[in-house]
Amino acid sequence: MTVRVVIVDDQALVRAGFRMVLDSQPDLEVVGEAIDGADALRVLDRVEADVVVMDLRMPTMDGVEATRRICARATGGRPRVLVLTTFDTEADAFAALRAGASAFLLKNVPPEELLAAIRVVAEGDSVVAPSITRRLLDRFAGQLGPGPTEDPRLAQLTEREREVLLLVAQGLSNAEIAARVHVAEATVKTHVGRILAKLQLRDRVQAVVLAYESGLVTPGG
Amino acid sequence: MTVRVVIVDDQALVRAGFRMVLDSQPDLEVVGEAIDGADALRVLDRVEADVVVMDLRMPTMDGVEATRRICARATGGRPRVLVLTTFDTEADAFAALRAGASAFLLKNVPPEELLAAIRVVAEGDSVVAPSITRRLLDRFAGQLGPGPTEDPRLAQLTEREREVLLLVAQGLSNAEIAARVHVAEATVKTHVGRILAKLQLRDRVQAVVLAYESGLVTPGG
DNA sequence: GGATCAATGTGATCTGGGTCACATCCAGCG
DNA sequence: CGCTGGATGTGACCCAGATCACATTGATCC
Repeated sequence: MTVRVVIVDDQALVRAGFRMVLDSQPDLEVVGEAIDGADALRVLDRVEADVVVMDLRMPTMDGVEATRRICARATGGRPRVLVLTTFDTEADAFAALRAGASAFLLKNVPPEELLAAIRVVAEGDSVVAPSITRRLLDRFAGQLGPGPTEDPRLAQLTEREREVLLLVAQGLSNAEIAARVHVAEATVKTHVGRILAKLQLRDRVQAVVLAYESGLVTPGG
Repeated sequence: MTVRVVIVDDQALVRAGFRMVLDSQPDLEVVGEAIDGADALRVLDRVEADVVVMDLRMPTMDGVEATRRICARATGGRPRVLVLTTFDTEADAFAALRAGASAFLLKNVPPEELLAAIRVVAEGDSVVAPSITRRLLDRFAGQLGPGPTEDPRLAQLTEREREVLLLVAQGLSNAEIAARVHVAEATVKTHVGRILAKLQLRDRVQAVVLAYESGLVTPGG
């Protein structure tokens, strides 16, 4: 199964170089090129791609904005964006990753590493330059709690209750939840009541807080 | 300048293999071996090391605990710990990184990648396996940077209102907020009302959701 | 001064949401 | 079978919370 790649960079020489490197690989296929962010969006309207290799510094629409838009309209997680830039700055990297990039590499990596990274990204995983990885860890290692160890209290909930809790955590009223689940509003109320009792909470507001704090729901997700 | 490495793994065959690979490099030197976490601490009492290559699953003291202790007593960021394990689980990886590991790799990486990772770690940077990097980004990408996407509606809030919103987002009732801010409950109610009006929300539940989604408050933070 | 506007504070009123009591359904078990 | 227990569903009651109308303070401008 070949990986379809689109190259986005404002310098023709760089694009030609990347294309040369990628085309030398039997499992990679360059299906398009773009000279800036706006152009990239047009190209992606025409062709199906698995991975977009994106430069950051570009005229008209920079790589971060382009990445944000590509990820916003991505369906089924495709295409994924691999950002490749010259400048090793935390601001650029974090902005790109926040915008949805699946990978962040510096242009000084050896070609084999770029090729490996493209394959990794196509598989759905991620690669980040070592200097940026260190900064990521510096910032977030402390928050790596017991990991996916969900609040044990959540385990007490039945399937239905968990379903209702998710809707509560989206800000829906009991009536809206009732409509969504095809049940009487009174029923939703008892479900919520049971949820609060099991989780030892006072009201739905605290339920929402717990949902976020426990990782049952995550911002943006 | 050579990088001094200590290998920690309970299987003699694995240690021998690693030593063989590392010794083939002129810039790397294996200065010690240990068969478990406790042993590693003893070895590090005797020798100076730049990088510890650490297995996770070991008897007596596992790699996570050993990593924690090594990092706790590390001086000037030395030695750094590179965790190398067979199992690609989020729980193991996050636990190791939280304990202070500078790198997390799977044992199925090609030897060159391990060598490159050791050099990267010795330089003070970090490497994380792609599958784990993806999970890291899934969890933290939303928290990166100030985020140009901070909901502009939040800017309309006055200082007092923002203060109240923060308390609402912790699950406090109007009465509790009133006590905290030294105001009548009725006052808190109007503040909340104004907040809802400005943010175009229906009730405090949606306010909590917005607070989390906009990054005004973050889980754990 | 006085006129205006935003921020803040308070009480009165009405409704969504939480609590309680109870019914139904189904699985497991003696 | 009948019994028990958990999950689910429903209606009635009451209060926290949302809405409204209004007072006070202080800054700004003519």
